[in-house]
Amino acid sequence: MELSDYQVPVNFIQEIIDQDKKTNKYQGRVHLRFPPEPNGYLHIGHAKSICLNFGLAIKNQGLCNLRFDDTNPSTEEVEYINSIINDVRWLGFDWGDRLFYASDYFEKMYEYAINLIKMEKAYVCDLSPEEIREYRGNFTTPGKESPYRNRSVEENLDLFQRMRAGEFPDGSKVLRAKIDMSSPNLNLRDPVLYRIVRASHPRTGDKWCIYPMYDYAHPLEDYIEGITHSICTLEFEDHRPLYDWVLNTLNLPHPPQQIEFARLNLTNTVMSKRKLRRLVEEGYVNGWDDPRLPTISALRRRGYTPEAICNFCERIGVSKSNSTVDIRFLEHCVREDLNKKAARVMVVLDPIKLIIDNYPAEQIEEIEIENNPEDPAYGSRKIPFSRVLFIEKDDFCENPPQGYFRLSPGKEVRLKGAYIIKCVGLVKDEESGEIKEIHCTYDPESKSGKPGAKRKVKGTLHWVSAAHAIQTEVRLYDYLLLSTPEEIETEEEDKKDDFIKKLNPDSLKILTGCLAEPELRDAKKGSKFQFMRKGYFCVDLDSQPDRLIFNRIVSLRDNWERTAQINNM
RNA sequence: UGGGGCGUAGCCAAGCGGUAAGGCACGGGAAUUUGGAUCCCGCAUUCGAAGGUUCGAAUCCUUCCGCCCCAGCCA
Repeated sequence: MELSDYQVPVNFIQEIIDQDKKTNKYQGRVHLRFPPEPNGYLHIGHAKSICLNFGLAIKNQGLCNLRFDDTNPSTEEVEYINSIINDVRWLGFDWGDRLFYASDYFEKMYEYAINLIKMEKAYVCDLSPEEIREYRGNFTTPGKESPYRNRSVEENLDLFQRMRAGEFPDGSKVLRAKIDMSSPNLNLRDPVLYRIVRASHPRTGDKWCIYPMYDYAHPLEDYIEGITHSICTLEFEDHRPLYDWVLNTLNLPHPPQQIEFARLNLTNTVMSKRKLRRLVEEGYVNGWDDPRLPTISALRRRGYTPEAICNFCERIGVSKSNSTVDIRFLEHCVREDLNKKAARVMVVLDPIKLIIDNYPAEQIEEIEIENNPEDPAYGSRKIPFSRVLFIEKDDFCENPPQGYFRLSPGKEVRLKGAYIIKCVGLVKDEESGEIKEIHCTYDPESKSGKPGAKRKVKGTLHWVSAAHAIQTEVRLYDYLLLSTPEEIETEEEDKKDDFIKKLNPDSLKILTGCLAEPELRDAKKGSKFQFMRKGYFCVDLDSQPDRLIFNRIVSLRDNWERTAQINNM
């Protein structure tokens, strides 16, 4: 993945880095980190952060660590650690030997906490969670100091050591920073630094029963790793004074700086861990890699390329204003990438039989077709052509509307790579009136490549030979939501997750009677194609040699469908 | 309500006192054996609003308005 090939747009974070280089703030070092908590699957919002951090490192000849922020064992699991490592690597990034865990630093963090106690900057507090909340006050009322705030250094040291030793039950005591109970910033009203939690940690097992809080742990993790710029999302802006407090109070040299940017929102989908989990757990989708989801694993399964995702993340920009990016821009980025890379093939999704009356019944021709008009290096392949074919049902219309230039009675179209045909008759079901067969004649002189092919016909159709086509299943995906979840949330009623009401009932359509050209018989899982005139498709994980299954990654842009819709045809 | 942020086109987003980049979307056209891709052309007299400073303001100042975040022993 040549990220350095991209013209990375300069954003405000790069400007800060430039400034710091100029003033030699970190001796010219640029060191970032992507710090996921292993409590869920990564989604495209994380991809934005990953591309930002690793991208900035590449652009500035710096480094970027992968660090798991595993400070809360009650929600974190190894399964997530593995999936995250896999996803970041798949996106194309490399952290060298710098895969770290916050839990690696628990001992050091504990020692720093001891220092804070000795400096009279931290104390053990016996207040219950409810009491702490009451003492904290609120936006309008300043907080009250805890009665335990002025315990002696010795007592605090003793108590904290015994907290670690497991002498007290969960929730009975916490270590708190001694800052300012009347601060207008609630984060500074003696925030909790350590809590007692008896939960088995994915990495440290039962070694610890006290765990550091994010606000205390994160600046130390960054400091210990020599991070220079600690990038996080907007909601942590209020926490920055605390981030700085920890580092300054402990008097640590060259403290890293926290910089906040706006997280990614996308239309027509959900991005919050809570909502994603609900979709998965309540069966609205089939697992974390259901191709309708915006998780990295789902995008991968659906057929999105890492290049398309990274390019998208670069191009949406980085700023501090809350924004919701139109999902059609993401689609644009995959189409752009796949247009260059995907071999063209012909697959009829919704077949109707077409018989060429004047074509010899036993004859089979090998038609040669280019694999990718964008790139001759893709070469060509041969496709069998015969008297009985299948074409797309909506490529025929008995009473065509204005502007329709596919097949209709008496009209001519070209069969891609083969001949020009003319519709001369129909066979209908006597009962239903449904069209069963389309009858045509072909012009033998019009074969592609021959002089007679120069004739202009408006439409070109894709097709398969009935005797040679292979049966496939195709899964068509559409937007998960019919709009963005925020739109309902402002309609107040939400808060209890009414985004479910916005779920698109047609987000998945399974087509089982699709017919593919024989070339696709050996297509491997994960390989991607352009089904001509239809879209980009990817062989699904569920696919078997005797039961080919394709996912639609994204449709092709379709001007006709748009005009047809506008004219209500 | 106190604090912290953010307001540039339908959606992102440049712009950093010298007269509104770019992309997506949208509209029109050329070409086309994919109604794809490609190529042209169009798309903010105005930057949340109002005042002020200045020869000159999206950029500086003042006031106002709107939206987002914070009252976890989550991150």
